[in-house]
Amino acid sequence: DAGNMKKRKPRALFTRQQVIELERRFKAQRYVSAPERQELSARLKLTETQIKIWFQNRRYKWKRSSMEAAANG
Amino acid sequence: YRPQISETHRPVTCKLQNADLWQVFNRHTTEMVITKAGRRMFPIIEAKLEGLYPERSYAVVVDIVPADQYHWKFTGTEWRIGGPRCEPPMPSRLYVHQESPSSGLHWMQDVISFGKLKITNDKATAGHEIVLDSLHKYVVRLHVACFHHASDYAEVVHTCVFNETSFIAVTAYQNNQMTQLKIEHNPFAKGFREGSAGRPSSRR
DNA sequence: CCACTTCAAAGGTGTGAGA
DNA sequence: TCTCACACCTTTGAAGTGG
Repeated sequence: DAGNMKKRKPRALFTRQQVIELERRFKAQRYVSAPERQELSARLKLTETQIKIWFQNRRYKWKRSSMEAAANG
Repeated sequence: YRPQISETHRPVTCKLQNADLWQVFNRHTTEMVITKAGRRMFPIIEAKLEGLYPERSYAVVVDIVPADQYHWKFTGTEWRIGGPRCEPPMPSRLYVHQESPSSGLHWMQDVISFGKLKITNDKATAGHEIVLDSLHKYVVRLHVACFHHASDYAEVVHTCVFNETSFIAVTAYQNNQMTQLKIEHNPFAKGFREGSAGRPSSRR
C-alpha cells in the first residue's frame, strides 16, 4: 500500500481572475518581457515560470485554432 | 464621429456558417433543452461576418426572441399550436461574445462561434444564461455593434435573424427523432450512439 | 523560444426515476 | 411537466519532454 505510491499530478487550475488578467494581456501582446512578467507575477500571485509557460501554451493554442480554421472553410 | 461617404457603400453581411446542420434539425422541428443550471444549445451558432472596417472596434451580440405568439404542444407525432401565449415574454437577455470588443479584422478572419452560450428556464438566474419559456418557439438573432471613437458606447450597425435556428424550448425532448439527431451529431452525447457501452442497444 | 504530449479534473450529454 | 442522480463521454490546460 505505502510502497505503491505513484506521483499523481495534482491539477491546480489558475483562478478565474488570474486567467482574465492573463487573457487581457495576451490580447494586447502575445509576448511578455521579463519586467512585465515580474509585475504580473506579483499581481496575480503566480510564479514567473507559470506566467512564462502560460504565455507559451497560450500562443500554441492560438496558433492551433487558427490553423484548424484555415483547414476548414 | 462623422461617417464618411465610403462607409455608406460598405454593407455588413452576416451568414450562418453551419446552416446545413441547422436545416437538418429544422426539418424535424428543432428542440432545445432548457435547465435550471443552464444548457448549451446544439447545434451551435456559428457565424461569418463581412464588410466590417478592419481597424475599428466591434462587439458581437446574440439574443433569442419569440418566433410567434403561441405556445406549442407535442401530440406524440408532431408539434402543434397549443394556444396563445399567456404572459408577455421577457425581453431577451443579451449574450455578448467573449471576444468582444475586438477589431473588425479579428471578427472577419474566422468563424465566430457561440458554443458556450447557455439557455435556462430559471427566471431568477444571476448568470449570463438567456432565459426562455418552455414550450415556446424562438429564433436566434445576431447583432454587430460598432464602438464610437474612444467611447464605451456602441451603435448597432447590423442585425440579422437566422430563420434556420428557430426552435422550441423544452424541459425534456418530445420527438424521439430529435433526440436521435442530437445523439448523432453532438460529440458529448457519443456515449448514447449505437455500439457504445452505455447504450442498451438491441441484442440478438 | 517552438513542437508536441501527458493525464486528471472539469464539465456536457441523454437517461430514467420520481415529483 | 419538470428535476435530479447517475454513467459515459469530451474537452481543457498546466506541466512534461524534447528540439
